[in-house]
Amino acid sequence: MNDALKLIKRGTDEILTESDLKKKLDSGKQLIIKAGFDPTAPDLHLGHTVLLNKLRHFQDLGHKVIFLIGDFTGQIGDPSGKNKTRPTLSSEELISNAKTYEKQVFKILKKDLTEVKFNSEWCNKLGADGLIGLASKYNVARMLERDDFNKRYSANQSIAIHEFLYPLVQGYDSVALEADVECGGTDQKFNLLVGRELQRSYGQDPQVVLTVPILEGLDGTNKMSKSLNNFIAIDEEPNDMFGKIMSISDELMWRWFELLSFISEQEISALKKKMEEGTNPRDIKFLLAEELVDRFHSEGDGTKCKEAFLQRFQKGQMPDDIPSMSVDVGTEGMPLANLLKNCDMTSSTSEAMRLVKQGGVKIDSVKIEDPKMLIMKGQESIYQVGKRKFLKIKT
RNA sequence: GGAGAGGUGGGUGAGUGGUUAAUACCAGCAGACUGUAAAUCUGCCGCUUCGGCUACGUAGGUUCGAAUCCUACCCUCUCCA
Repeated sequence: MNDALKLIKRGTDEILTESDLKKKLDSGKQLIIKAGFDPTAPDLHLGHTVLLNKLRHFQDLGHKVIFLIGDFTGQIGDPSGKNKTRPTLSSEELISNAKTYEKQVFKILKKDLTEVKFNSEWCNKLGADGLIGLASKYNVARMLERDDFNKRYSANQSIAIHEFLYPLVQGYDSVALEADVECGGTDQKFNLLVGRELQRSYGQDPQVVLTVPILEGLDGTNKMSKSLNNFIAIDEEPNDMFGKIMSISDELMWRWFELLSFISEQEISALKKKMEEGTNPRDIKFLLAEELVDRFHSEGDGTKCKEAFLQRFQKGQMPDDIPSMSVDVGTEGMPLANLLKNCDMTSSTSEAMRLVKQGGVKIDSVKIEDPKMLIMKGQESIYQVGKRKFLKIKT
């Protein structure tokens, strides 16, 4: 039993309360572990996997995980950590996003111990009556205790009334599911605790709240999120995933080792020591990148990516798998800047002009200085914009 | 319902009739340097057929000229009820 608790505690931020958890684990029954996901954008990213890994731990102990897709709550938009009211999503968007989620979670979770649910199932039935009843169980002062509401309120920023519903509905999910444990990021703490309170007032044994740390994104400071575009999606192409991991700072690398890698703490400290003794940090980062690529793709892909990565570097930064497309430039030819824009290599012609002037555009590895250079029909060359964008264009 | 404050480019936020695509910071992009890292430095950072065009909540108006003045409307916040 102590081993079980130990496994659960690894990498968690907080458990409220640990004694409740111990009691539940000791009871010997299969626990219902709840974790909610807001389907506001279709891809799961590495940040989510910190939580998924934890859910997997519960499964390894034989407990049942409910992967709850907040299609109902998604229409509200979680105000957590936001300083603005979120836009609401249409139900079609929500459903298509949710499907993508379902496909992705089983890279980590066990299928036979996972149940995917949508909270609209019971929330839609709630009706106005139920919602009012639910709302009566909490009060404004307690809502305003929540950090982000509080900040917005004190900063004279708007808080829409429906945003108060979010924590309530999320808490109600726990009631509907009779959850024993709810896991979430540390930013979810308030919402998770509301669930505890609500269960109590509905006469249920309150759930244990377990929070995991928030993973920092590629920039190393902000939390990994889709909206900040500092994320690595689970189903990202192996080479992209590898490259992105290699681009994180050395400092962040250790944080990622801690939260994402499955290697033991002892091994991590051994690696740290190695770096201090002069091993190139790049090579240590390779290990992390390989492990993660293997996990989300297939065994051995990581090594392939590493080889490709090294080779590309030696070959003067030219990848082997360059996408290609053909473009009709007409009989007169097309200026380079326009061509780049038409191929989506730059977002506007002006941007293309700028990039050329700054020496960021190459054709077949030759730096081009004239943005108006005419590209004639019947040519095929490799165009490079910046360090990473390559495209083979046939005219 | 009453009184007041405010809405500026991806974000924060200057600017109150005319050297102005609009100060500054952040983010982003390119180049240099490197380990295709980070940090740092340099440059860029609305669109364009390079003649211009479109922008400061929305729609009108005043003016030779408006983000700046006027009117209406929309939105946010504060206080009072």
